[in-house]
Amino acid sequence: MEQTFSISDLAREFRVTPRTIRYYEAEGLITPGRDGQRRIYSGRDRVRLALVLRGKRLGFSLAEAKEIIDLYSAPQGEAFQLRTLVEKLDEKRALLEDKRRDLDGAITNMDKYAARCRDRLKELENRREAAE
Amino acid sequence: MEQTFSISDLAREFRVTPRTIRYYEAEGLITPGRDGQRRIYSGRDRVRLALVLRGKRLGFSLAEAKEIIDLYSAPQGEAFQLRTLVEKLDEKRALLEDKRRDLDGAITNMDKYAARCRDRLKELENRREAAE
DNA sequence: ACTTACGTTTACGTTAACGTAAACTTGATA
DNA sequence: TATCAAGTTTACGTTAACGTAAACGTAAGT
Repeated sequence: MEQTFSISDLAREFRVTPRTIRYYEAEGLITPGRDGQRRIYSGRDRVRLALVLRGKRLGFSLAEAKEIIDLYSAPQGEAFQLRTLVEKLDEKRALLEDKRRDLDGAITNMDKYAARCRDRLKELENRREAAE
Repeated sequence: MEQTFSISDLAREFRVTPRTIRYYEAEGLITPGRDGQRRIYSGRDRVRLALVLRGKRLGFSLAEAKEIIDLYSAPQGEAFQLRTLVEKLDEKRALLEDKRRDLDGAITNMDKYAARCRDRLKELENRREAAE
């Protein structure tokens, strides 16, 4: 049997509230099973939740995150389905590349600036030594 | 003289509305000059706007973006100021690293999945050939 | 039998980040 | 001089993504 999780298990692990997880379900991002009226989360559900939260950290809306994540559970029966799936994957992949360009730019920017600051700081400290 | 821009110049260039730019000003992210009551944006203002928008694309809130961007115009007069500036830069840099880890994970994930899809598609196409 | 912990649904409240409309100013142009 | 086009302020509206509170169910321990 595969491992299952309660809503507070996942809430604890991912540091979100149960409300958040239920909200994601209402938005169609996760679809846990039920034991009576209680939600039961499978390993797959847990992975999807992790993907949603990573998407959010990267600046995607829930709707965008859903579009991407749903590709991972798209049907792959016929060749036609597979072809359109691969197309959509390329499209989303391009979005991620754009983000990587942005991110690398931001990091490079900051590194150069920080380097200049450190240089300037060293110079100031050298002057202080020289003044002793 | 340095080049200046009107609000609609920047709105066009960055594909946002003037409302958005004014909102960023109200939130303290940009502080353009004035000619009478009209706003006049300098090259520096333009750069700040670009930084804000990049921050947003990377999933930062306006408040977070401001915290980062303000470091680039922090005072660097005394050694103490420079030391705390370098500290804060390191801190923000770590945030960007975290995001890069997330992003690289997402891309790697997707690439592996896309590769499997392409393999499966080729196999289907080979079978079709064999059936001719 | 009672409390405690954990879960549920329903529904209204909140915040960030703008959108939108109204009423006004101002410089350029026909 | 009238009428644009582009700008302004003020203020209310909207949407996503939850927070929060109420009222309730249920299984486990005491």
